[in-house]
Amino acid sequence: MPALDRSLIGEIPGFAGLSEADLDRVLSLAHASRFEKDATIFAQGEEAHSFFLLLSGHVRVVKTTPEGHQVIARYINEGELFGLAIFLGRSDYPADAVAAVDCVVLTWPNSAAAELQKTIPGFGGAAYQTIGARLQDTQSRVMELSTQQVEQRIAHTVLRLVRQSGRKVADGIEIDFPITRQDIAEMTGTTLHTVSRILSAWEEAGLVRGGRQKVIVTDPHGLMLIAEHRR
Amino acid sequence: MPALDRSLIGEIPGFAGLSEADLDRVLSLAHASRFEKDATIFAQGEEAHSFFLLLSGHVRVVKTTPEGHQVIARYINEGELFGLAIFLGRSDYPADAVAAVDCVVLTWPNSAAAELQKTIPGFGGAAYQTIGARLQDTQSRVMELSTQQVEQRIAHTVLRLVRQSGRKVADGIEIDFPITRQDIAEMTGTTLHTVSRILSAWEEAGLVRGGRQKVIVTDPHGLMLIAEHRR
DNA sequence: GCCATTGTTTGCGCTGCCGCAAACACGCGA
DNA sequence: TCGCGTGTTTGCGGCAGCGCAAACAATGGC
Repeated sequence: MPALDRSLIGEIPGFAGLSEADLDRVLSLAHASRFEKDATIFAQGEEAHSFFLLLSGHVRVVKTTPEGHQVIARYINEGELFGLAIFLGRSDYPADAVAAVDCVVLTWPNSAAAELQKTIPGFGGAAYQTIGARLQDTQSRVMELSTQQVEQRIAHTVLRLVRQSGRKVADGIEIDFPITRQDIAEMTGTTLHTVSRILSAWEEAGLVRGGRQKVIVTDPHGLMLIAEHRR
Repeated sequence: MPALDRSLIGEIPGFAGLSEADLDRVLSLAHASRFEKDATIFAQGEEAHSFFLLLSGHVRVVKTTPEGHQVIARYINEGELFGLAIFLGRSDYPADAVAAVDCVVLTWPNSAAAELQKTIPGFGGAAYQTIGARLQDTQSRVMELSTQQVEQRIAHTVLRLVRQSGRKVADGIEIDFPITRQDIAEMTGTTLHTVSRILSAWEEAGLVRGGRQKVIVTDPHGLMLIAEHRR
């Protein structure tokens, strides 16, 4: 395998502080791979042998209940760590990770985790920082689900996606990976039908433009008013 | 201040592996204090100067939305760390922590965190283990809120409370701290009224016995059937 | 022992959202 | 270019759970 280039991770928060020697060391234990759209990177319940860093693309993390309901735990953006089961003290992955578009992923075997944490001070920190941020995200989501109506939750979710993964287009900001109404429903605890109805209403009101697996926000401020329930 | 005894924390998971010298070192940086029922240990938004270990009692962690809705994030049991804002890289507490009963709490200033992590290998691990466990809990809660009906969510919540903080009594298992219908509502994303109605129905069916700020589960198995929606 | 406070129960009407069903549109592969 | 699969829209009816309101019960302070 050819050596991986430092530029792959040199600018990623959490790795940015490392020396060149440390970067090389981190990379020497990893290997890079491609996953095409809809490929499964790891599956819920599978033995957690590795952890990952998303170099490019977008990954959907999905949990399935015993009854077969799917819930999207989050989308992973470029530069984020994921599949951190080992750092949670788990031996299996608690969710599926599926490539939302073609992806490039850096993979470390769990055995590298112990070593990297020991020899490179900032490394474990990066992982735990990620987990901490996710705990806070997840807690916000509990609060939304507990106190807000469906329309507000969808507004918050769309705004968050646009903020984290938005791409400027002619008449607004587009979520830069394909996302279905069903996906949005699984992020907000509602149904495909309700999402569709609400997006249609927003389109009517000139807040967004829809499309097949596509959402373009044309009036972010208007959406914020809905998110805060001040329409 | 008198030296704290090793027996305070010697048997707590996360500290159990430490040597006597390490235990003494951990304790030398801490101080113990009492909080009486309903006292605030720290408040949402307040600067996070310390982190905590609950030695005895029960603590309610409550988040308040900008609109004033309260959501109970969790109850802390004896032996658990809490107020770990520093480990999440936060400078303020994201929630209120309120003594649900009279409590004894061990407190470390944040400055101790950096030092303890450096000098005592297992210490940081205990904190991150706690955060990881909470991330998983919180994610389960998102799934419950997203896919289950109110009655199932209440059943799961009551069963969890009984499992984590249950005390055997004559005719069942009682949650061993005072908890109101309102509290249960704030844990399950519903209203006081709906909780009351459902508990009344369960009492009618012989599954639980209620009381002021009290819940006794008399038929855990029956409750499990409801939690799984197989009544 | 009385009263004020805090918590609980219950009835009633309403509505936000779901569930089902059917038609429709886009885009890919052959 | 056509056809099929996958995603989207929309109508309609139903109901779980909320909001409001009012009465009731337990507890603790004085």
